[in-house]
Amino acid sequence: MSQSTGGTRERIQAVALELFTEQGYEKTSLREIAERLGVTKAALYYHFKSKEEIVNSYVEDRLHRMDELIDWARDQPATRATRHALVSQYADTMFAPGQSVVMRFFEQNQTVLKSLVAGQQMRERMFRLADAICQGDDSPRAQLRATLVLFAVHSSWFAVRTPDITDDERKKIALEVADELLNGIEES
Amino acid sequence: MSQSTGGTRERIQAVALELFTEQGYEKTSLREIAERLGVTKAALYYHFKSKEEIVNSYVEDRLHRMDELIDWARDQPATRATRHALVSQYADTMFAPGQSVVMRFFEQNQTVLKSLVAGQQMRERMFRLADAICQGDDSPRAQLRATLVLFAVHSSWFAVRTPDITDDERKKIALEVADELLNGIEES
DNA sequence: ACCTGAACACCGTTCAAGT
DNA sequence: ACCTGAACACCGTTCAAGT
Repeated sequence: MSQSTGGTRERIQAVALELFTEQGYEKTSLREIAERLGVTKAALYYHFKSKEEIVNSYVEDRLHRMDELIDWARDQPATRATRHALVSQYADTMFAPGQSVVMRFFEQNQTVLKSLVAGQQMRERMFRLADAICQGDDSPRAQLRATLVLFAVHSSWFAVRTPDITDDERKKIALEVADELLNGIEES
Repeated sequence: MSQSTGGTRERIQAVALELFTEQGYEKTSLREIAERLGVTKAALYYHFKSKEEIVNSYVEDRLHRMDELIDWARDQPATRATRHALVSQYADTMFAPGQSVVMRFFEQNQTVLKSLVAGQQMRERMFRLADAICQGDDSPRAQLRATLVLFAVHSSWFAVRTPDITDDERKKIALEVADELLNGIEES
């Protein structure tokens, strides 16, 4: 039983992601995940060291894409154009096909993530990205604006409640509002 | 033992708020709370129907203050001045003395709150407030902007990392950035 | 290599019982 | 009215054991 080409690890990731997003991380028990897979709770521990490790497995490639962005930004001049490119790139990785599922998981589980290692790493990257965005203007105003730029990309997923809107349209709107915020940051 | 003028209920609220903020709602056990109070786990159930009910007790007056704001806004013209007053009032209740502890609890526990009744109510009020803010301009762009206005007030607590900044300064910066966003919303 | 069965300490909740 | 003691089903995790 339970078709699909082996890959129990991958099947655990998929089922867990779905349940974590639907019901939240804490409210989803390993028993539930195991039952859906027709497997024992203990079996999960062969593939993952802990419940938290399942979450970490989603975050890894996301983290290193953010690292790449941060590194790239460091070598660029602190201009409007750089900031625009940075945010645009960030939105691209956030709205990449296949990533939208993970996106909704993050939106649903921000707080739990704070206590998990993966969440702290994501949080740290967000601060560094924000710092990269307001490079050359370290006023509190610029810090807040830079943070809201990232939020604009994130929150377009739920804040825009227009029915039948496509992901591309969400992204476009997010970038427009983000750009306005960027214009308030001084060039150095 | 355990001084203070009786009021076990109030002492539970205080200790729980502290622990929930420090360690998060899910990671704080009722045993921990009970031990700090020199009381039994079961005793908590005399004062609160459940763990969730403790959280609800923080949210109640906050909810009705938001309701008042929403009701007030409904009867006002959809002008820049109304929107400014609305956000300014909202920031006042958010930064009210004594509320900053509750504020940090919310910041720390957004996600858990989503699955709790109290959280869903707060979420619903936030959407309604956002709708009130972009009254007269129901474009997706305006919706996103209005949501970010509320986030500006909330996130000034952690996004601004300037050392030794006062709560009043945070509030001032939040309102400045919020006002810029408001200016992008059309008057009807 | 991959999984099971059974046990571990802990969790939120209930309830009869005590004062 | 206010609290205790003991039990309940459930949780994440471990580990010896099976194939």
